[in-house]
Amino acid sequence: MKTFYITTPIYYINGKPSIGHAYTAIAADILARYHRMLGEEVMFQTGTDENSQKNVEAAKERDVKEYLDEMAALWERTFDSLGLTHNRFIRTTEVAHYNSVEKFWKTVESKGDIYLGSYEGLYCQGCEAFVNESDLVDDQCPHHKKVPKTIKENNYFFRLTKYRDDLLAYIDEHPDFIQPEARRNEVLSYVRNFMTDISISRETMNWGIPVPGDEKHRVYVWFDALINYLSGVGYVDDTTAFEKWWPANLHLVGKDIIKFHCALWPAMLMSAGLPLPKNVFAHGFFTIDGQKMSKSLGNTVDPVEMAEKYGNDVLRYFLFREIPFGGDGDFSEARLVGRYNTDLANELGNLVNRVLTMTEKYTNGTVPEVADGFLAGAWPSYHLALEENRLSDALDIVWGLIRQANQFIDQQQPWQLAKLEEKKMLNDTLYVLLETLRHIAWMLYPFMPTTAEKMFVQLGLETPKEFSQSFESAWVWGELKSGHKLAKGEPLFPRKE
RNA sequence: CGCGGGGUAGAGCAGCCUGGCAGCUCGUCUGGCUCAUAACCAGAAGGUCACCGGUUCAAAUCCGGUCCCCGCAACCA
Repeated sequence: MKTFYITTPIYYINGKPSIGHAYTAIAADILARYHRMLGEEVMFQTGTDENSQKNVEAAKERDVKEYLDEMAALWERTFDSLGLTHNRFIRTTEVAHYNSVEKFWKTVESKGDIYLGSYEGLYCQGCEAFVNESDLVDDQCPHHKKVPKTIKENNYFFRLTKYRDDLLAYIDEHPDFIQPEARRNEVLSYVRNFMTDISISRETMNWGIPVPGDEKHRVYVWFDALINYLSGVGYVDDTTAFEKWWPANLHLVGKDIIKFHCALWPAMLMSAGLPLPKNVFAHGFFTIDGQKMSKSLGNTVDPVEMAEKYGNDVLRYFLFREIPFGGDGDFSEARLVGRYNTDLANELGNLVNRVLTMTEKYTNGTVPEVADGFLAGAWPSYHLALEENRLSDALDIVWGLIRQANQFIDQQQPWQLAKLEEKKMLNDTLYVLLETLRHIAWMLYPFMPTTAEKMFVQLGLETPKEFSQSFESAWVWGELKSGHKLAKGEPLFPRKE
């Protein structure tokens, strides 16, 4: 069976999930559901990044492990309540991950790619962090109005630059490796002109994974975090699983962490002698009502609140219809309500409602004889869009069908056909509409699973049975059998005022 | 000259790679329809494609320059 391994980044859990975190996870869920629909075996992994010093600060007075357990549970609960279908929720404090990092470190070390060096930088005691010279105002840290001290620290370094040529060659030979294209150019420029060896240990930290053989150092959190993609699928403890799932098909990331995933990570894998992921896709960021999302502005959006207010499906629909995947966008509750009323209530919900009402009136709620319809190229373009991670394009295709169906009703005027007793034409019209609704439900399933299920139920289909059949048979025309009884229900999306 | 994205109708965006009548959704206006959730369908108005210059029979698109907005910038998650 064909497999599909998709990941989200692992998240820092020094706060609760924001709409931005949910965005990546929902995108991964849509693609995971789509690939399951195609009959592939899917591994969808997400999780938490727990070895950062930030977590210690966030825990404050409390026991760090206890704090992390609580927060990880909160995140997992949140993802569950958003209806995500991840089948692996990894935590980097898991024993298996510690062992993975140790094995990975030793492998890379044995290749001669780790060396001891020193890192020198400007350290601001107020920030408790290194600062950039370019950030200073009058040689002072702008936040604390203090002159930072020059600190020198011994660190282990990873020979990233050793892989510069291999990376460039790989990216060149695999044009689909980094998407969208604009990000590939950004990475190429970085690898070519700016990439240096990178420090992968910290001497000053007291939280994190100890460096094998030199326990007073802790592994740099990024070096540790990236390895989660291996530990989750059995890198140290399950060779069969590891061979089945690795390399990953798709790492979904935010545009801010593209360099880590497209330069550092592939170089790490090259060093360890492992194959590279097939595709890294970076999505954009969004602003909230045109403003940058920020805690200090207090304009953060809680995905759970949104989902409770409008429903998971509506939130999913809005995020992936409104914002072209890969680009930046704007989140606005007013526009979400706008999309709800026009796209969901007026176009989709009303279409389902009017078709089912007419079928009740004119054929007693029974599916008429099979007739030819107008799907045309909808499925091929839908598949192509999803294959290329063009999520909003896939939805555009579905809405194209919805509009065609609404137009078809006006052209055919079934109410006239009924009056004139044009039985054949009336039945054909209704069949085409009903069968089109079945296809629309299938296409919507990865994006709006609950809505798709409701549509199947209203079409009188049994949901579990519908999902157990092979997808190839589901998307041929004419699967809705004549004589079948419909089960019209409440409108899918009542208008909101 | 740090890196990247952007400036197209009242709002939000696509088109640019590969030049060929400027397109989509919302909103506005007019008409049609009555199966439907005041929903649906048809049509109309509305743009100096940020600005300047160049290439070309032809530029939103290619080239050079200018202005403006936004994100990122190695211990930031």
